[in-house]
Amino acid sequence: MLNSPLPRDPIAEAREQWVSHGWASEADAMAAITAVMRTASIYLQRADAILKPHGLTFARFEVLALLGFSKRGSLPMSRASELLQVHATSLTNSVDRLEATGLVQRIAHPTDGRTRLLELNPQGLEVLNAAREDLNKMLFAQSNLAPKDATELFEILSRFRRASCDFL
Amino acid sequence: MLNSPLPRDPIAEAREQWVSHGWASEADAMAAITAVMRTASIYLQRADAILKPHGLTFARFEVLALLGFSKRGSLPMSRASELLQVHATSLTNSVDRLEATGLVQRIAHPTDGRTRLLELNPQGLEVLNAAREDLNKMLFAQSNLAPKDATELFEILSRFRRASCDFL
DNA sequence: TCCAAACCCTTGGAAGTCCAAGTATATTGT
DNA sequence: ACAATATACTTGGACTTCCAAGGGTTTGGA
Repeated sequence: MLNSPLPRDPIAEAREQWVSHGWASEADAMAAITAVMRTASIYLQRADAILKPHGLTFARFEVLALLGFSKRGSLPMSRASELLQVHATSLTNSVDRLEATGLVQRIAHPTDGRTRLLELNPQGLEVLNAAREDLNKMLFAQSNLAPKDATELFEILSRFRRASCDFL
Repeated sequence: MLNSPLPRDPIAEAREQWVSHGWASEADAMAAITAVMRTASIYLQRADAILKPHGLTFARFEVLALLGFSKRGSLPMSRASELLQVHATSLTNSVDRLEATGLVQRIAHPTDGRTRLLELNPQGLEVLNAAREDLNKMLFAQSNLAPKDATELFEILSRFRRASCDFL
């Protein structure tokens, strides 16, 4: 999608339409929510572009990053999907690909036959470190968010997520 | 994905990991960006659930809403994909489905053989009105955002989108 | 004029998301 | 002890997104 910037913010325009059609009380939330979706899509595209040379997507990067932080070095899939807050099937999908490229391993749980433990392979750790460095340099350090905005944004969304029972 | 709320915000946890591993200067942006993605996914799920009884998804709703606002009642696909800020192929996909259910029509452009005009059918207008009412009542009016937060959120994301050349 | 470049849209493919349903294993209650 | 229930993961399907590549149409420069 080639970005020749639009002369006018289409979300601001939609907001005005909302107001002029009599839904003024919902207009701000509509605009905020639509902007959140658009912003997520921009960041996701940028992240995926940065990760592509590493053979990763953002979804798979998140799995590696989570495993990299786990004390034991392994994590049940159920726990991982809970922490990443994605459906179990999405994780199955990601892990299938990570396993196919040898970055991750599914191993049996010692006592519970239902559970699969995820383990980072040495190669997975290398890819994770390289990918994270790129992501830090090229995405997070250049987020186009003023430091104050980044903080405020996180706080607003934390209030939202708590209100939505995303966490206690 | 059954939401038994987590005892602790996993994004806040990731942020701490970032700090303790020496990436403190990127930690706030990482947390903000991750929170944006998570929030978008929550809203998208809620929107799709609300729209499902209307036979719509959020992507298709946005197409209908855009057409409902256009003065002439018709819009070139290129213009629509520009305003919705999605790739042309995504719009083709949405319009295929909207056309298959009779909500929308592709008609030939009078003077430019390349261009297809999108037109809302009477049935599409009905579905749009009903769906928008539900979305206003069940999503936007219950966004879990304090009015001040909604405004501030939109402003922060507008600054970001402008800085990212999303619009002028 | 006319051929190359630009433009509009579609097709095919890879990837992600979710849900519903199925399989296998554990746990629980009688 | 055993049947019913719950949990963990996978499979298949629907949907979205993007990209790369192709087919038609229009425009513009030599």
